[in-house]
Amino acid sequence: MEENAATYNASRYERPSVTVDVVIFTLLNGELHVLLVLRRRWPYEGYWAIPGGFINMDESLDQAARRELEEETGVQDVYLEQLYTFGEPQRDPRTRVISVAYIAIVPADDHELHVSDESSDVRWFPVRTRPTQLAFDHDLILNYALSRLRSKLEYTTLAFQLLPEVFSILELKDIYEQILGEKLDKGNFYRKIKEAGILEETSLLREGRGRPTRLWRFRRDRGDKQFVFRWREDRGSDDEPE
Amino acid sequence: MEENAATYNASRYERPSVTVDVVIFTLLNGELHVLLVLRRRWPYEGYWAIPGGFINMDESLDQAARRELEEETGVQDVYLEQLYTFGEPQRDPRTRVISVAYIAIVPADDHELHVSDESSDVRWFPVRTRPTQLAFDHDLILNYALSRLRSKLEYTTLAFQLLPEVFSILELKDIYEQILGEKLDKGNFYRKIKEAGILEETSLLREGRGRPTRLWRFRRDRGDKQFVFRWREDRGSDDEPE
DNA sequence: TAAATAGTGTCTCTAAGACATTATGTG
DNA sequence: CACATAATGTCTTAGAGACACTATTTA
Repeated sequence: MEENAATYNASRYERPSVTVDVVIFTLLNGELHVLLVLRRRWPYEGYWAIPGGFINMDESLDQAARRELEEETGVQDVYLEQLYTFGEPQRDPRTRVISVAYIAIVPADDHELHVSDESSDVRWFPVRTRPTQLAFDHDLILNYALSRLRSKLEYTTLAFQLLPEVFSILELKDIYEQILGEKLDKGNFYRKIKEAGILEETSLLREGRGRPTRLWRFRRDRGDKQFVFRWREDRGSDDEPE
Repeated sequence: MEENAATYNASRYERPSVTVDVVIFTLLNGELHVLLVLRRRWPYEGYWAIPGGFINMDESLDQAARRELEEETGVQDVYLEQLYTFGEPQRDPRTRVISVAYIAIVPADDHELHVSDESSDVRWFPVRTRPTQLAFDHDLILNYALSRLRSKLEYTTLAFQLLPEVFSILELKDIYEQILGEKLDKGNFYRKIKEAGILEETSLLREGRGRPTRLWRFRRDRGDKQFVFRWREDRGSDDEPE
């Protein structure tokens, strides 16, 4: 059978719904947090879920993810990357739903503006003490997002996305320790980060109880993916969820 | 408005079509090849394309990819991994189509069985001399698949998927050179691969013009992702297409 | 001056790369 | 033996990790 634009029948195949879900991370009080929303309707009423929604027919996946991100947090122009697409037939009881999951990283100094905290149905949770029974397959998605976040930390400058404009080298080290879940040597960390040449010294100091800390700025002109913090033998499950 | 399974209206949102496209690689005559199909219908009639098709409502994405793979090549149980999901609104002139792309690696010794060559509308192309104007956004997908393949080669045992059951160490080195696009030192390659402990010696030798070659087998029990061939400073564009 | 925190220096050891050498087959 | 290809050995050097040390502030 010959077809062209005029004769093509677009509704020949049954179609799934497609959503975009965005796992949004930020740093609060030096701790990694994730944004979750409380579902008010069937299905999974009363469960926390990763924010997301159906795509519009005229927007790209990235655009849909940015739209969701801005709806939830008000932020624009932050790190955003496609994570994985989840499509088990029974993952949503309403109908066949395929979810394209994204990761977003919101800088530490932006967060106050966007989202109310305690009483709202949208909330930042510390990753370490987050609710475990999320709606749908969102536990799987969140765990995968975390594993990807850890993995990418080691060969990208992703960690800088979590920090405010200026920061100390030991704050940066804290982030690496938090996300990698292990202690790093102070001296070696200083050495590596300086050798990499991706930091720019500022004239700022921050006072504290001991010796004041020099503050630094991330040199965005050096590109975003050139810095390799450490290579690991065991990359864990970077490429498949679960 | 309250909802439950009975009252939920599944057709409230307009839905895109979802396809699964599978970039299938193999090794022929020691060279990396990719499988393409010739389109016989509008749109892009007469263009080569990555094999794929619409998903069924009752199968997962992985199942759909395996179904496509088997339809095209007859192989089962090969390496298969989700690559990325492409969803630009205008990427398909028929209707809104979102494509979940996969990579598959077919072992070198299987290929004769599956696909006819010259005269068919399905064909293995050497990656180096493949057609460049593919249908839809398939050039983008294929380039991204190649970049992912190269990148994963360095920290997984992916390369072994391309080889037959038994092989020589220098054949393995050839694959690395092919895909990485650079020469590797023979001695260092021997050293690394032996230290990794992922090969098992067989009693087989293959005769040639010079000294016969020892043949080896891949030790699958050692896990699939533990071997790191080399870490590179420049990971290129591993996480975003283009 | 003691305590607290920031930042530097140095030693060792592993592993990557370059390259030389030996091994084992054929005509 | 000459040639071809396979496989191993060795030397050097860069970099990671461990850890000791110095610097600059406050109480």
